[in-house]
Amino acid sequence: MEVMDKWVAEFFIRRQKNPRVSPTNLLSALKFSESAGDCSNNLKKASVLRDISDSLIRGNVSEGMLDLLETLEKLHQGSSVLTESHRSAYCWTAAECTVRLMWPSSASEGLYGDAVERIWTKRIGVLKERGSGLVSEELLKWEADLRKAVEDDEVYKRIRESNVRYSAVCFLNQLLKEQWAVLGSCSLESVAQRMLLKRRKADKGSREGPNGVGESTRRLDEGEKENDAAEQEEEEERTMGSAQEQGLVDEGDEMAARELKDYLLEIQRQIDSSFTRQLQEPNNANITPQPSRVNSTRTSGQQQDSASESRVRPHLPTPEPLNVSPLKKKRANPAARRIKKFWTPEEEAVLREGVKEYGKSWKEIKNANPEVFAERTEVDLKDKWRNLVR
DNA sequence: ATAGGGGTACTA
DNA sequence: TAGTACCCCTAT
Repeated sequence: MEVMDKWVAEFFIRRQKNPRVSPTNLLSALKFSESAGDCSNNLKKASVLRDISDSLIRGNVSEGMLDLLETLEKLHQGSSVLTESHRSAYCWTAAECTVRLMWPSSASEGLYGDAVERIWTKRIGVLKERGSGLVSEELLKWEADLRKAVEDDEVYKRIRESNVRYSAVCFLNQLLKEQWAVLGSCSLESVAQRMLLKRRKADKGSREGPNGVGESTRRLDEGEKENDAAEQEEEEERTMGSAQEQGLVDEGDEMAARELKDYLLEIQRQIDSSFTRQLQEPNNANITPQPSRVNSTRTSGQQQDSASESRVRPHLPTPEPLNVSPLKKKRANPAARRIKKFWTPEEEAVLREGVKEYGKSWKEIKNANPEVFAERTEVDLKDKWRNLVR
């Protein structure tokens, strides 16, 4: 049944607009065995792509992105050549991670020197050692320029003015587009398409003239072309719904279809319930299975029934609420005040940089630097800026 | 989500 | 008492 788990996991990871499902968490919760080669690899690729995409949506182009790009490269090893967009995305993201720290007017102040060390000497040094394909000419050129900027204030100022971030984002988007296309249909979708094919055959054999066949063909073509994740889901529903209504597919497929649909509903319920249930005690590592089920053969609790079709349900960890405000995190009783904490020079610097980049969008600035501003609210940023400009 | 008024703690 | 830095509340 692990194959089924993988299909569903893949489906969820591919599906957009589901921020509660973090690919990394989902995969670690499901604990797949490493054995099942190709399937696992695609699953991992999909999960890395989702992570990149999520990061991008949140406007977060940081060193974590470099980790993801390196992971993606490793997943490709042996199977295919690195694409140009992958190399460029890595190169410009690395540049952006360095250039974003050019907030002081000269290289000798601030964190720039550290960043060059950390990213270009250590991180990219490792890449060079293992002969990574990510080390492109473009990358080496950037390295030379950024190193020159440590010494030469003219070069520093020139680079400081350029909009590296924009290029990085463009290349990352390009990479995503290409990689999703290469991955093709997800397994669930392929199954749905196969079922459509079968039904079309059945249609042809049992009833109707060329009209019905033409209709089915058109719908199949749609399914093949559209790769948008939302569409995939609709395709799923339609296929399974009609498979049940018409009873035209053979029994095995029908059972599989029910199974899949059940499974999806189950996971969706778990996700929904963990969304609404945040006030409960924090030590519930496992989610209690929901009692209501269509076919109520299951007992509640950890043990599953022993029937032949029993399967292991995934136990998703309760997601950490995103971005808990320090206001709420720190104090349980609303009477107390937060402890006064002075701003560090780093926080100040990152704030200046943030305002330069985003303007007075305090929330965006905070989201772009979640670690630095972990203890600050958007309002804090606003207040601090008020102080700084006074 | 953000801007602005105002409170608290501290310093000189 | 005034000035500063940080924090909180509330109207828009």
